[in-house]
Amino acid sequence: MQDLINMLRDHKIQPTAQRLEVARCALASEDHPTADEVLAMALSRCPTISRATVYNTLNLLAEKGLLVRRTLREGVTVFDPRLEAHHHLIDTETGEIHDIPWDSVVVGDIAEHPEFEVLDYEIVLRGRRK
Amino acid sequence: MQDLINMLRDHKIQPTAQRLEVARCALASEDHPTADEVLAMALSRCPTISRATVYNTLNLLAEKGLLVRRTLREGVTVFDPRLEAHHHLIDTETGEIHDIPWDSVVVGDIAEHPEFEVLDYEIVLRGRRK
DNA sequence: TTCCCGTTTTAGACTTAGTCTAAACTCCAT
DNA sequence: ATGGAGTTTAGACTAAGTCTAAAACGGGAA
Ligand SMILES: [Mn+2]
Ligand SMILES: [Mn+2]
Ligand SMILES: [Zn+2]
Ligand SMILES: [Zn+2]
Repeated sequence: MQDLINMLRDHKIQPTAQRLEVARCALASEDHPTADEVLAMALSRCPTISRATVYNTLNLLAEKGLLVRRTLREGVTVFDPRLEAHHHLIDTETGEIHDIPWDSVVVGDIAEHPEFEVLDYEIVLRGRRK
Repeated sequence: MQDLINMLRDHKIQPTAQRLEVARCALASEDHPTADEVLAMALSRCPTISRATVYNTLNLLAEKGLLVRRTLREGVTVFDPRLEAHHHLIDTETGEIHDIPWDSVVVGDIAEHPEFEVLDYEIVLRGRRK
């Protein structure tokens, strides 16, 4: 709790009750939640929190570098508390998004593109649990 | 033109004027258009075509294997007439999506995941024109 | 040819993800 | 205590996409 407050302060975010609750839900999450999923989680502990605040806070956390916005599901943005580079596997049956360690895949010289300066990349896999 | 008609017939799609126009726009496109972008293109030659028809037709073409739906831009689905495996680079300045040939990147044994059966994957790069 | 009936198209209602607005609330500094 | 910047809120608004139900189309059968 105090850790969370300090983490927000360190990133120049005023730690309000609503922001702490959104941060708690999103930063602890393993499963790349959408904003409305975070809202549903947050409502149980913070019953008057509004949709606007959840969207605002998630966008603020992303802007301040505590979360990454990702485009992995059709039509919605998901939020990812894991900041270090990694890949994603989307379960074709359940839709769940799983993290794949960066080092578990060897990729050749991808930055060596003649036409573009490659700033960053990731692999998106699709599959199902064995 | 006759080619397009035959292509639709081969895929059990009745070639109507509207479908031919949507197919012409989407299949010829190099730039991964959204449904509303296809609608805008189609309207110039087929001024009464409706949004519903464009969405229906794009989804039909995807279902029949003439197009691939892709999740590459936040909040919208784009349609890709290029059926063979390839990667994508998103220009961080313009948002344009560029195709990257499959063979231009060497990826190690990605199918060898202990927990999942990997059905398919692609690399999403971000960068900007040199 | 004309007619018929299944297929297709259409406008617009509806849904969902997300942003914006403006009023109300909070809470720290004076 | 009071003021004011910062925050939260409900609800309006927008944009992507689906659905509905009526109208239009069109390829055979007669
Ligand atoms: Mn569009
Ligand atoms: Mn949207
Ligand atoms: Zn992740
Ligand atoms: Zn492509």
